[in-house]
Amino acid sequence: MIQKPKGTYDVNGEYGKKILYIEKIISALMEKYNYQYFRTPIFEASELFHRGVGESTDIVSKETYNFVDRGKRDMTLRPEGTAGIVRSFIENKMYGDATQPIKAWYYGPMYRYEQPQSGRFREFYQFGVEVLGTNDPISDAEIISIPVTLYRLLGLKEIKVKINSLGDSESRATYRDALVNHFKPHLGILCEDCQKRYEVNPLRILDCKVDADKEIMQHAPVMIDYLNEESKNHFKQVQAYLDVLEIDYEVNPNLVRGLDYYTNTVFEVEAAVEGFGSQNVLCGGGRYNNLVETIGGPAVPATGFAIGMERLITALDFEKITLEEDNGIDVYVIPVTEAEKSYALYLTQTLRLNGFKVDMDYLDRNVKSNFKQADRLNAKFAIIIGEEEMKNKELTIKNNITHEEFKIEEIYVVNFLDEKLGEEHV
RNA sequence: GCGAUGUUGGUGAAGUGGUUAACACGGUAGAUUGUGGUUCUAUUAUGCGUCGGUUCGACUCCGAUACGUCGCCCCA
Repeated sequence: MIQKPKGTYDVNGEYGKKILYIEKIISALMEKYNYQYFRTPIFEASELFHRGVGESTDIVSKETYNFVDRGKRDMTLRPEGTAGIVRSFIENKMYGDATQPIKAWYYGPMYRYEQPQSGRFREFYQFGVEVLGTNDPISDAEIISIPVTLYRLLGLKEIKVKINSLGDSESRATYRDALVNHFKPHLGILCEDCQKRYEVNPLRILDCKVDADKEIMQHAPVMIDYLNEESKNHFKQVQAYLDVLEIDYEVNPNLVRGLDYYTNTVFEVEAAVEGFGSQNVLCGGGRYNNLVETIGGPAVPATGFAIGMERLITALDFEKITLEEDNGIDVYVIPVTEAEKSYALYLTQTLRLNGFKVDMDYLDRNVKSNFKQADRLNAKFAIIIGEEEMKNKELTIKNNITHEEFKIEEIYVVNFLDEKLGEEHV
């Protein structure tokens, strides 16, 4: 048997309904926030991610799906969405648009070659947002408010927002030096991974779980003390605006994030449900004021986030949230014998065009089995068509819930169903 | 990349080195050839992830591999 590739999954049935429902909520929400929809290629020149996301990040250095195409170009399946959006922003010279900032949202699959586990796939979907062209702390707060609002709309309660500031380039450099000086004499007692982090990206030592309890971690310099005035003010204002938006958050000085491009505000939204597992970061993001320039555009400040769809759905399951969905169909049409099949098809189509959710028998089942099928499909009504009905154009309609039975002339069926089903159908 | 664990029908699953792979649900047909969701009867895996090995013989033992699940790392 041919199996699906490792770390991928098929969507169908209930899961499919759920996904479509969430997608609808997301696009409606983005409309209210007035963001424009972006769609960029799933593969890009590998260089984009090397320069954009950063050589020192795991997702680029050891998790990319890359290939050389027939024209000998080095391509990579996108491991995240921001780099593509920024590339598109630059290539379309959107920094010159009259309307600023550019507020973009995207939704689609991302690819990372990792060991799959709970809440983690090799092909996974992200919904993300980027605001390009402003350094206003209001945009930082707004960015944080989007996932929070989405989670609220979907009914998630057990979530926690964590924020931190990495400062601008200047503050970050000073802090980096301070960290290096702090850890240098004690390198030996740090774990193997941290030794590497020390070389590549010392900030990452801070969120190491292995070394978290060691004493030198307790005394490590704290980023916030190294922020220059400007960065400090920026962070303060972000917090003030979050208060205005009535968003609960926790400042976590050890929140660092794994992608190289972040500056100033960074944040994560965690699932705080008991037993969720280790992949509990539902959403991550922050400001990246140097990225546009790094990729080859002008110096444009920007901020954004990404939400993992699979984790979002897992979180909904964990909180036992069932989304508002109308399960089941309005009418199931049952031809008694083959002679009534064509008429049943005609009736089915007529009702569909009148706005009802309708299905019919495709397998020449007997009436008994068809009633079972109607139950399985959660049909509210069953219409039985036999010789008599077809001849007299008077249909037998049975309410599947109350078991009431009606004889209705064909021309009044739509009226009848409208009345019975009320406003439910659209 | 490292570690743990699993893989039996449409589904949930039991099971043993040896002729017909338990049970339940579901499906199909019938008892009731136009009315169901109760009951009864029959039927429903020549096959136990894949490939190789041990054996007179393996679904059951061994090895490899694929995929699943769960950790680590990292991330959404």
